[in-house]
Amino acid sequence: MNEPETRWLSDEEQQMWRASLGVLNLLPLYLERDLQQHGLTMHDYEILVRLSEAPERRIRLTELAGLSHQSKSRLSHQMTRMENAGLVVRESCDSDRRGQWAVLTDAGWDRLVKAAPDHVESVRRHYLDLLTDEQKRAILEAFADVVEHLRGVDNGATCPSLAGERAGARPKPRPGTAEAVAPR
Amino acid sequence: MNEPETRWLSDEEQQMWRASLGVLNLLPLYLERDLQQHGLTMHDYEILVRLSEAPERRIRLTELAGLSHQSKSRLSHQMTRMENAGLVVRESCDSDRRGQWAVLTDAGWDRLVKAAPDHVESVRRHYLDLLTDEQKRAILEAFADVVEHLRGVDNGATCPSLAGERAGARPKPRPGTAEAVAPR
DNA sequence: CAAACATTATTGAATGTTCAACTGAACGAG
DNA sequence: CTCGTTCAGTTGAACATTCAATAATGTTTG
Repeated sequence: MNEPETRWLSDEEQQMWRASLGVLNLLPLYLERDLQQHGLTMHDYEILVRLSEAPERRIRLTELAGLSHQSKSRLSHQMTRMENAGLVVRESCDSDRRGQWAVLTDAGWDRLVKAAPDHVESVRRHYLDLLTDEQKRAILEAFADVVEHLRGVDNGATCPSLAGERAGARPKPRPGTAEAVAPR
Repeated sequence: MNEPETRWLSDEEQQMWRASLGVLNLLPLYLERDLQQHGLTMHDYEILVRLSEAPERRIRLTELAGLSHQSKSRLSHQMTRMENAGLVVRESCDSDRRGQWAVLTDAGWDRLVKAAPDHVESVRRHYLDLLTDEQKRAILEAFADVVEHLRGVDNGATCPSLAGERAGARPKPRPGTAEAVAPR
């Protein structure tokens, strides 16, 4: 049982990984900054979008945590802040008395509608419009696989902090509904 | 002067942007988790790598902040933590008495050497090895441009918190030196 | 030279995130 | 029915990050 030799990165891989790290680090920074003018963070925005797409504009907290890639704890704190800001409310769930709904308020909807055009513009300016169609296609294919992989990791419950965030028994959010940027 | 109509995202762009968001959100989570076994965060790791590549294993704080995409304030706090952990030390700079060097300690070097194989493996498993050569090439080209764009934003000093992080007068870190993953 | 300005780095308070412990409700086996 | 387990969500403390203010040195300019 020899230690397997480390497969170090080739020069190209190095460059490619560094560029990825750059995007990972910098892109959220600028999107975040552009959203500030609407008093929203990226997390706020994502939650507003998800709720805006959901039937009756409400989603159970655990599902929402999964959809928006957050831990349940973080979402809980975040809901408190957003509730204080009047963007959402919590409503307790009839069918499962442990459960809570996150519900989008009218004020939350309005805020999202106001912010969306600027945010889309921001995403275009800092990201989408910099790419050729071919690059976009390649990235879509590549990242779809990566995300699928990442969602699949940890089915052995290796990581407590992530255990709650897995796709789990989610009823598969009606394909085609995804918007992530625009309200509707 | 009409408001320009918002250019909403096409279906393909939506998918592609959501996949990107997924990677943006999830990938750091798992890399971070895999690094925990060495008692390091991604930020720690990046700083160790940069220092390990630098002549005399030392970099001025402002330059290091730029290299590792952090604000000076954050780096300052971080240096304090890493100094307490014995991974780096600060040394004051002779030629500019405002300045400080961040210097890699032997312990810091050792820690990096121990962590590197696992981290590389982690980057491969969760990212690089999931991509075809063509995808890697496309992403490298695409993201190189995006990073260049992002580094260029804000030359109008629009954003105080980022002003210090721009490339600035950096002496261009000897091309080919970049490693980001392996120590040397 | 001195005044004004720019740059390097640090600090503390406010804010956000993570982690582990906890409550209360649902579920399943005996 | 009830015991033990799992699940949904919350909480508070520890920790990290951001923001604005500050100190100290360097640079420019009249």
